Amino acid sequence: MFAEQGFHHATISQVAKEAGVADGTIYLYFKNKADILSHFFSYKTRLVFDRFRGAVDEAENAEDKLRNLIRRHLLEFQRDRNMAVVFQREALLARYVNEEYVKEITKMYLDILEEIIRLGQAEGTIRTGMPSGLVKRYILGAVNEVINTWVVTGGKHDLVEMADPLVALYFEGIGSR
Amino acid sequence: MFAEQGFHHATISQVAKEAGVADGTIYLYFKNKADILSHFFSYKTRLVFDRFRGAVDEAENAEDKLRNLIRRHLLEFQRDRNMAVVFQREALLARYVNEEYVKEITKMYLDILEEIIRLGQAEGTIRTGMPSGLVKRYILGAVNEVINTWVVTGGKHDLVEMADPLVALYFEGIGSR
DNA sequence: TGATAATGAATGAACGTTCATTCAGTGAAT
DNA sequence: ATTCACTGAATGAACGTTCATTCATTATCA
Repeated sequence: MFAEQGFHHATISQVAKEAGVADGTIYLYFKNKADILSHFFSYKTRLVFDRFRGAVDEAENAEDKLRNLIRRHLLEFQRDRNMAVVFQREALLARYVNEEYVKEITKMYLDILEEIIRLGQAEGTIRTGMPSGLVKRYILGAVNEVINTWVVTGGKHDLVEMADPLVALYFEGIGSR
Repeated sequence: MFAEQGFHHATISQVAKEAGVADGTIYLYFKNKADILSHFFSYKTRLVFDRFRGAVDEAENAEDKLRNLIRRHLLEFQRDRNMAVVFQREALLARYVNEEYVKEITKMYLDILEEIIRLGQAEGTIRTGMPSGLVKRYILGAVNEVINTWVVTGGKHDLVEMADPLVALYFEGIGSR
């Protein structure tokens, strides 16, 4: 319901009906409306991040780790479009989920990226001397934008197949040289 | 008020008080609450896009055009943080502004990027054979992410100085080669 | 039968919107 | 110069709707 209508526009009655329970029953399990979104958010986050971690750990070198991460990221969001919508439009932006928690999540993602970049620099496959904070946003930003486009266009095209060309862009850039 | 409290949480009474008029007066100038946001949005969009256009036209080659665009983009958002907040959190995502209009805006931006990329390819400074839709998202995504971070952290650090390293990343990528 | 869970109608606060009323400013008439 | 009628922008109290939340009642279960 939150994905379809937006958090605010969705009503408890709709949520209850969808869940096949009465309105009041919701309040036996959740403190209030925002609490539903919070729980959904942290539940999904935990689940998905474990898979991100796993995907990264499966690869040996930085480029493969990054490719696995991006593939996983796109795959998980493609698999569960409602989650994608809630993550991209409601949870990470609107103020319905505790802002500190959102910052933590973002940091977790950026920390994985940091780790990959460090490895790549040790390997010699990733340049040194770049502003590392910016590099991480540069990577996360592009993935987010690709997912956003997919969400806005109604999830028509395939998301996962964007992963390889995206990683190629990260590494090669757009310059001819 | 929309930037500070979010569109939904801000009330007409607050807006009216801030404007120094009575609640009812608002309705002599705007159809309804969403209409205020819509007008703000399209007003600012027009203003800012003219400046983007100007910045791009000032440069001769693709790299300079892109750098000018990104600099302008960051500068305009840094100058008017409330606008930045409304653009990044309310207007482009929430359903308070006509979705078609938002798509148009995004397309306008992507079209400018397309033009720059084409020029760069003609010049030989930008590679050919990349998926052009993805390249555009890749660029826009990183800028958005940088702005988002700036918004979330309360607008502490300088935004504009991110432009040059960002453009360098676009062109060079992170790979060492 | 006692305990626990579920129900859904009732409640009331919040807030966008309306509209009868006010009143400063303008110009015509005396 | 003074009065008077008119205008239309501004006002803000009142209205009506929406909806999250509560709780007395009912059902289920061990």
